[in-house]
Amino acid sequence: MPFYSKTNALFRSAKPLPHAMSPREVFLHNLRIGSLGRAGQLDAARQLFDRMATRDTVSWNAILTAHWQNSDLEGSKRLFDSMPQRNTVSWNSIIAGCLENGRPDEALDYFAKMPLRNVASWNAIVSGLVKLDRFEEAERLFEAMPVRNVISYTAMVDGLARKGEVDRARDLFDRMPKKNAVSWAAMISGCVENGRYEEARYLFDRIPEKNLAAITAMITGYCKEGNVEKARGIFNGIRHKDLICWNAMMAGYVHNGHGEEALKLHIQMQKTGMKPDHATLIAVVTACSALGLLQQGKRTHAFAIKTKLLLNVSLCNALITMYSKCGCIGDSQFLFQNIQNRDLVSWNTIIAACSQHGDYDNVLSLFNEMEEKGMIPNEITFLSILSACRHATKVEESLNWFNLMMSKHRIHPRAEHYACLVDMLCRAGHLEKACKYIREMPYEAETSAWGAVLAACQMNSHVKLGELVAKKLILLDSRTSGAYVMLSNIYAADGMWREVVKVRGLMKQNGAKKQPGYSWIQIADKVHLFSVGDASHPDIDKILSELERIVFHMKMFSHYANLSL
DNA sequence: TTAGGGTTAG
Repeated sequence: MPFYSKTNALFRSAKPLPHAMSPREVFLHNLRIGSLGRAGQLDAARQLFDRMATRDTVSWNAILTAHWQNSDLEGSKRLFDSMPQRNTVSWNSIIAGCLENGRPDEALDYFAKMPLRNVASWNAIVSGLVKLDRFEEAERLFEAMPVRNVISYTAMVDGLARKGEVDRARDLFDRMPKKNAVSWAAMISGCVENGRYEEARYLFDRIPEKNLAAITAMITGYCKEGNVEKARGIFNGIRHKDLICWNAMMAGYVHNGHGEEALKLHIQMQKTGMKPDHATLIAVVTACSALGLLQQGKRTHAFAIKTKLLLNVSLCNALITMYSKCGCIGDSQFLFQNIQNRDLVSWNTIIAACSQHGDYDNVLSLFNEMEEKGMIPNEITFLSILSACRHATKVEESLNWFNLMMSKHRIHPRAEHYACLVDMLCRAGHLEKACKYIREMPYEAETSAWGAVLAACQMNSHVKLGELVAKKLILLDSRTSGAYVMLSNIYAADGMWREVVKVRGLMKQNGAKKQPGYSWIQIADKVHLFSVGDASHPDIDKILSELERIVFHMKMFSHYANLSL
């Protein structure tokens, strides 16, 4: 393009810049500073700014913005203080910078001090507060706005939907004086985020002009509903695909357990010449976690270092999970230690990883460390801690954590917390206590909680309780085989063969089938898949003899372990 | 200079 080739020639020049720059030259430099800032090249932007002999307010605004866009808010603030002249754009930029870097109070401070506000100033503060979950303040400012435009309304529609108030969002959307493509996309996305897929479809069919944002929201909607085929159909119909819709489709595959499809799509995307961003790599890494593809996960990690995408915390978090799921907990810990700007998810991720590896002591010290650093744990943190207690059979501790979560942190336990606790109590043989918690929980006990009790009944040969629980489970879900199988095992262990036959018959009658279990392992870029009773692997004899050897050693080990008790 | 689609933890 002629414009860029011309400007590139100007910027490549090693010659010192003239003492007085023409307005056109200043204009081109300002543009360049802006694009360098957006491309993550703060140093280059700064060099260019420093070399400019003539600067106008736009130049100052451009470099100020470049600093906060590259996480240097303090640098932006210093520039703001030293600017020879400020206009409304300068104020708007520093406010946006504070909001983007998660400092809403500072943004509000600047907003209060600014001499002249335009509609963009109001919109920036309203939408920024919405994004940082300070909805009430955003709403108050929205009400106080002297003038509102389509952007103000769209920001509020988004805010209401984020808060889960879809009806109010829809009401505001319907009452908007003017709608554009962005407003429609925001409303559809709001429906999708809150699981209102029918409404999303209804709106999507009524958009005056379909745009890629709305189409992408629909792709995500179908994926969340579990209908990846339909999503793929829409995706295939997009003529000019952008990075975000590729990312949405890949993430959709990953969340529905089709990691391989996601990776295939990633290869297709690469072939089109589209450059991946952090969200692309998150999808790839999450697919690797699910499939146990350590080598590909490592390659993606290396690529992220090379392209500086590893600066993204979410990607680091995804990699921590990948290493942990692939058995490399040491790599997870190393990565975690080296994250500069850890967020709550990072802490939850590493705690979950240690929990899954049975390292209760590390979970404990990580929790203490996170509290010391002022990080507030949430319900997921406690779920991981309870899960760690379960793995280590720490009965007393888990009850303490459960109480602490409610009393100190004011977190209401969810069904999953109860399920975890119940499962542990059952495994430890405290059946009565487990049933007490199930009765106490304010939810209809989920299959997982009752399933835990039934498994414990099987282990401890509790026929009466087992019968009761199995009946409940079959009532909740008659087509899953677990309850039938466990109940028939309980009967069998007690020699109640007539009952065994009855249960098996009932299972057949209700059409309950067992989902075959699979496991797989990656060796030198090849994935080997196994299912129960599967003898199709070319090296099956070697595999079986190795298994026998391992089982023999395990038995020996447990024999000696028992002797030492 | 302001609004929208994808992004990690159980």
